Amino acid sequence: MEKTRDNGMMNNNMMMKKTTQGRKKIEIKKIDNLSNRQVTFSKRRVGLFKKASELCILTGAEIAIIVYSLGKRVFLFEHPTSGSVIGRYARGSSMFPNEAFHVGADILEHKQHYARVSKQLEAEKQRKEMIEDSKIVNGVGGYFWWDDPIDNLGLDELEQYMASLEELKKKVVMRADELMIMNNPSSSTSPLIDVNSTTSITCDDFFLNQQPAAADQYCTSIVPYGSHDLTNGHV
Amino acid sequence: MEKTRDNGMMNNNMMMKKTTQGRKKIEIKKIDNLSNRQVTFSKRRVGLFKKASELCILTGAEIAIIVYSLGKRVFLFEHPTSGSVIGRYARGSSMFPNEAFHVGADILEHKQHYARVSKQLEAEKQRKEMIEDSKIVNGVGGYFWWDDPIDNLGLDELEQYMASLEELKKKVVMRADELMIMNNPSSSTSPLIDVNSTTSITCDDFFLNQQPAAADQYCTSIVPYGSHDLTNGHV
DNA sequence: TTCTATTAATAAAA
DNA sequence: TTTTATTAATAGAA
Repeated sequence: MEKTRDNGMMNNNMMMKKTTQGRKKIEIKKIDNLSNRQVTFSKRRVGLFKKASELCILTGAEIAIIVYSLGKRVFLFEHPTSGSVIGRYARGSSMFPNEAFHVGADILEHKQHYARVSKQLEAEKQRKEMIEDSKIVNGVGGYFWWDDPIDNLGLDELEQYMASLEELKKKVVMRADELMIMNNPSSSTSPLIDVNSTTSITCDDFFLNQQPAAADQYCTSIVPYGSHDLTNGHV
Repeated sequence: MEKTRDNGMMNNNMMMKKTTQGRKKIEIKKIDNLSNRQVTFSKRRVGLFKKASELCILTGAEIAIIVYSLGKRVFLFEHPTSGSVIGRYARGSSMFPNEAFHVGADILEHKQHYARVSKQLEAEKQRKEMIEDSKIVNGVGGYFWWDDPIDNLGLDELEQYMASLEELKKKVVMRADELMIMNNPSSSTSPLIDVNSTTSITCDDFFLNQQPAAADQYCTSIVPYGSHDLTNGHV
């Protein structure tokens, strides 16, 4: 249970130098050293996604994972396919958190349109990005949206909800106005909608060489808010 | 590399019976046997959440995981605290998938209200639904709401969105009417709002005995549609 | 669930 | 990143 390098004639490192002393047990608590923390994050994030991928394939489960590394970069995992897991309940009921069930097909249609547009935008982003697991050029935030479910509504709530919608609508109008104003034609793209600022990375390749079946899983890494790489360009 | 039980005088199992032959390598492909699949799901799901928990603690990352087991039960993992990870960009940027950054605090307020309301609606659905991995009884599914991010809204989109809101409002009204009708006072609780139909399991205990620090992570298991255990009561 | 024998994930170091 | 030496996760069986 204790095996240290020591087989007689091997005390010098003239050949077969023990390159590492192997894995060591660690306590599960925040890693102080920034560098180590980053390395660990990278390794374990990949491990996590791989596990998720396997779970999906092995059991047919559908999984979505969002990881915010130190509040900076966002890593996404989805299975099956992009926005599907998710897509099923997300796109299917997106836009309006839990209204999918209530609202009809037409609303759904809108959602689908929305989803479509989203994808294009995404592709666009990927297109223009320089997929480096690190650098952020100049971004805006909140690329990912998601809301957790677990809950209930009654008639009264519906009324409240309706009122909220009214409110929301006003906000939207106001917001639109703001955009109108801020959207100065001096820049080629709307400053608020500059897709170029998003870094998006598909990471199928993480598993391709290991579990071919895992190929259809989808994971992305995007940079949410801001753009400065405070963490050394990696996590 | 091949070690089968066989040390001379140990062919009978009169004592020291090898209880297991240990782990065996498996191919990452869907497990055919339902039972095994369920067991594997249970074990690996816990493993996945534990990994996530560790990653959070070790590196300060924020993670949210949604797992749909065979389309039936939903398992949620969040760190830190419920709806926080998430809460940050979800609640924070909800309603308008990627507009969090753009909209102000007041909108946020609305979102929060919305989130609350949403939860209730969802439970309602769970109440009334009887879902099958692929079967849709009536309507659209989507208990959980979440939308993937990678996206942006422009002025045009805002307009569309606004129009949608108008639509939605109508739907809500209609829905309210339906509820009004269906909500027959014959049952003690509103049949549509019975929270008891929701199975909710916090699973802090999954880690408490292993990584005390992991205790603050939050994971839940809920039964989305209906509550019948079609899968043998476990997954 | 629980118990091992093994395989898989990884902490350190390079 | 890549390489080990170890620790951690788990497939199978009970």
